[in-house]
Amino acid sequence: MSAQITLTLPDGSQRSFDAGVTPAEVATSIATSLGKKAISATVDDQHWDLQWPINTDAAIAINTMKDAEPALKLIRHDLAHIMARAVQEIWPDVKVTIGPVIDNGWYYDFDRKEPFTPEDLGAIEKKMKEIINLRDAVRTEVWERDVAIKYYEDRGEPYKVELIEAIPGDEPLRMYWHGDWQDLCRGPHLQHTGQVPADAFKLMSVAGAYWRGDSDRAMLQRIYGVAFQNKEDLRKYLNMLEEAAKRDHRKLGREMDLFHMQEEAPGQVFWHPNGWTVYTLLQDYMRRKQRGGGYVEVNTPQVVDRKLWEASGHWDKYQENMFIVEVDEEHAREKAVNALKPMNCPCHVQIFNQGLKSYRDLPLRMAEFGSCNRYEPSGALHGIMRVRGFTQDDGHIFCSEDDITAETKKFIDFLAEIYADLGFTDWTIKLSTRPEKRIGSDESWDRVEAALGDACQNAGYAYELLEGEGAFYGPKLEFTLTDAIGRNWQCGTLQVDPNLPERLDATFVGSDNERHRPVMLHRAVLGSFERFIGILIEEHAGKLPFWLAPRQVVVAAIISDANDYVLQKVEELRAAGIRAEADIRNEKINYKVREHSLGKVPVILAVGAREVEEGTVSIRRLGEKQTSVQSFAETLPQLAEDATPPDLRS
RNA sequence: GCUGCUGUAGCUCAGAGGUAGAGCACUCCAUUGGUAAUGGAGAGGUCGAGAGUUCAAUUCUCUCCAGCAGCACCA
Repeated sequence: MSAQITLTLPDGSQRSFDAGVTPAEVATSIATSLGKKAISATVDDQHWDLQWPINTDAAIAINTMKDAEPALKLIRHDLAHIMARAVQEIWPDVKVTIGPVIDNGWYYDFDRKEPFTPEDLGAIEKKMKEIINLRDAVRTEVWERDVAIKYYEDRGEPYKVELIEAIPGDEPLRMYWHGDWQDLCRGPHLQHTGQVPADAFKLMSVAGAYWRGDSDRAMLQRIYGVAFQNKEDLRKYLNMLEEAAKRDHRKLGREMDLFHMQEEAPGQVFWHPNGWTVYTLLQDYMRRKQRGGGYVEVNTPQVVDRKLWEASGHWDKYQENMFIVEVDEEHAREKAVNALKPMNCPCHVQIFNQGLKSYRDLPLRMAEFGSCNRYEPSGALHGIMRVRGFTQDDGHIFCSEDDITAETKKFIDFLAEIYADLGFTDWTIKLSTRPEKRIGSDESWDRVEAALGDACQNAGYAYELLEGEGAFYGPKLEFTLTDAIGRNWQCGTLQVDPNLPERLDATFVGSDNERHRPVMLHRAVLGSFERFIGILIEEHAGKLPFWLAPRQVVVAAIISDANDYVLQKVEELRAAGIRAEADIRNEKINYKVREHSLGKVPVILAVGAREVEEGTVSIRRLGEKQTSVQSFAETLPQLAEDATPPDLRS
């Protein structure tokens, strides 16, 4: 007689079963209909396949499609398998690799000589729907390693063999079948393919991806798909993507006449008057904040001799990302090899090293709006978010190791205030810890990592841990913001660096009258003006806060008899510090309103015969349909108030 | 850098082995119009760059450059 186990259901009731009972059997024992509707179980908080036996007492909940989280996970995961099966049914010689669930969907990596075309995607999608309609049962078994390896070797699936070899020896290998199609997989999966909604998924794109994420290995073809519980959710998602495309900073940058880029200067920005207005406003704001935050501002050279880069270690570790500047042999009076600075830190140490510093000078917070050039890989460039020429709101805090926590907390608060001023509430902190290749003792890493973690907690912010992602010289905090389609961008950062002061021999005299080595905190709030403005545009869909809008007000004449009044009001607005323009073109007001609305001008003041007569303006704010008429004398101070940067408001 | 796709007027795009087209924008003319496109006319292109095939290339082939998506990179 087999042993009995007790399972506790979500309502608290307990039932006794033979050990080895499966959730499928449990579900059917509760109700036949539940047995059919079941998709998986949650057993002691673990996501559990309906076919996996349960051998010990446990809490169990049967999941159905009403349980969104497991449902989505299973739908997407089963679709990954169904897609791989479809691909191999159409092209039997394609090799399969891995296919995980990701946000909104899944991907699967294939090895195939010929590229998948958009038409192929259509064919695969069609085949997938056929497979779903077959309602093939999903079956699972645990296999012995050597059997599994032999199986895949015989089938000519080298990637699967490699995957199995990488799985720790004591871990059971699980196989899944969707119909006759087999894949190595941890599971869990659905009961049968028919449980996948056939109308709520879509194959999105094909792209290259390295096997095991290693650029030295084979380039595979990755097909991305998205899937939801129903057609409506899919439609909403696709709609959201369309809306997001309208917020793309590259598109808005052109439409709002902010900047452009061109072939002759890849990865570098031509700022137009409108864009440069935003840039300088942001810089002015940051300059005020930094002064208030206890920073001194400096400026350092662009072109610096390789000797300094050799000393700092950049020549060794970063050279392939640097623009090297060599003067033509014939014209050179001296044989100097220079590089455009990719970072400001070595130059800041040079300033620190001028004159003897005392512990009384620390912490010394040195800031620079530092123009940097980095030869970024061509494939990494992206609008103004990832560029080769950019300006950081850089800063270096020279302090002692004991100051790290306090300085970090101070910095996080500083950054949070600025992000809030600029309209960001949704940002995350990531703490990257010691990588495999590193310098410094483990004790030192322990201390410094703890200092950063403590600082986050003291400041009241949760952080995500990125183990092993730190710089070789020290751990770092990354502050990331999200673009229109959900891609994360690192903007702010704080990195602890005991290495550079060592290499460039920075010292200060302590209270003990001995020389000591300062620690350097590299830090940036915006990261770079370029990236941050890109994010700012996407976050606000181009409708920048009034104080940052390049053109704040357009005064538009409805009839040409109002032109003089318009010009006069524009003068008065400008005198009050408001960026105002007149529109006295020979066009209808409809035309003007449309054009300036598309140009994201926050306020349009329309003026016709009545307004001239009464000394009023008709105000229309961006995004609002209705207008209101009020006296210009009242309007001006209101607009002036709105135009005040957040840090200067009373 | 890698894989795939793309590059035609300022913008968005159509087109075909026989040296190019639309809409918007631009210029001019008419229109003075009340809150998201007034009408008409005109001008505007080495079809990303270079080479090859061809009687003929913007179209086909190759190389390069740039952009897009993803991967890798982002000390």
